[in-house]
Amino acid sequence: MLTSGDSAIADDEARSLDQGMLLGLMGRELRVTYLAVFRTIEERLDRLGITPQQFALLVVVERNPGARQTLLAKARGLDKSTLVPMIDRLERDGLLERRPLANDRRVRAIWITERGNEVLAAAIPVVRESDEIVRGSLTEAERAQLLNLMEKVRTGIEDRLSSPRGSGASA
Amino acid sequence: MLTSGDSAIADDEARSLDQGMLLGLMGRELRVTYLAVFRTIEERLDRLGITPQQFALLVVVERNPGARQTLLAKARGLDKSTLVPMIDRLERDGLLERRPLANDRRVRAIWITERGNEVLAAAIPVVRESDEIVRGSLTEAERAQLLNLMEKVRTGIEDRLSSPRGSGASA
DNA sequence: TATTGTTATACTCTATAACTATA
DNA sequence: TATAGTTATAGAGTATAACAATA
Repeated sequence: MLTSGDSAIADDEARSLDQGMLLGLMGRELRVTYLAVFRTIEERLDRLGITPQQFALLVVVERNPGARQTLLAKARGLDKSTLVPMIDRLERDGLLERRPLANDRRVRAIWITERGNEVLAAAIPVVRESDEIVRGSLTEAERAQLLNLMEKVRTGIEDRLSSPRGSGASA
Repeated sequence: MLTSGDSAIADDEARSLDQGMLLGLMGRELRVTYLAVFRTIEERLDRLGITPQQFALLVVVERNPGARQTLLAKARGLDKSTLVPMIDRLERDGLLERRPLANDRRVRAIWITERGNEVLAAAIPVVRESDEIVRGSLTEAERAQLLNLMEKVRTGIEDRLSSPRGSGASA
């Protein structure tokens, strides 16, 4: 989880510490905002027994039935070995299942189960609702602009670094 | 680190997977953007032998000489126990030091060392430069707007959830 | 030879709970 | 009793390298 500390010290006292040049840095603001947003989603999804990452995987599997693990890993920006315990867990919980492929016996195609679909159906409105909360104090125009600016930032990074190795920034 | 997978599968093939309702979600966009930004900073700071989190701590310590660990933990949004190994490491590397406090012998005041100041002095331009890259394709107005919108998002979350426990979202 | 999925392993980041030495 | 810092421990989350089965 992502809770925060003790109670002996007043938060105000801690906030009174000088943050120096940290304030206004894009990286810092993005991180703080990202963490705040993720906490709200995490908390709500937790009641359904899944994490944001598991939710994202369920979505992708549902939209791409029978995909191979390696492909799913790529799509999620993870190493193939990282996906193994993730799918183990979801399979144990009965939300996903591995099925052998007739043509290629190395492959384990991933399918969402009925139970997985139920959880997903319950989770989607929760995620949408969380997104509403996140966008709570933004107008529709501001929301579009925020998305647009973040997209620009990412494009800018890609261009400037034009990664020699093809490592995409999925998530 | 935050690298990404194998090479057997074309990135395009993976990108061709349907991401469903994930696209356009604030949480997802924030995460992807945050990760992209952090990777660029991480990579550059790595050459100086420090992580972004260590850099942030150095900044705060430098600006608040002799602060207690518990206070620093709060300021960084971490548990006091989390800060211990972090400071251990920085102390071992000779960038910070713990000094006893005359009045209260429980306290270990944290100070930046000369070496720490040197590393910090080298790191600050690196961080600023990374920030330039991040803001590369934004105009000054867009940059201000992005910061403003993220601030609004955080305020919105705080308001809507108006945390009963005082858990600030530092970082 | 190359690819798929798995294992074994390790490292980072974070927290909670219990402890110590003080206050 | 309460606080400052520490330890012991645990759990995510992630990766790399080596491996078996299969292509």
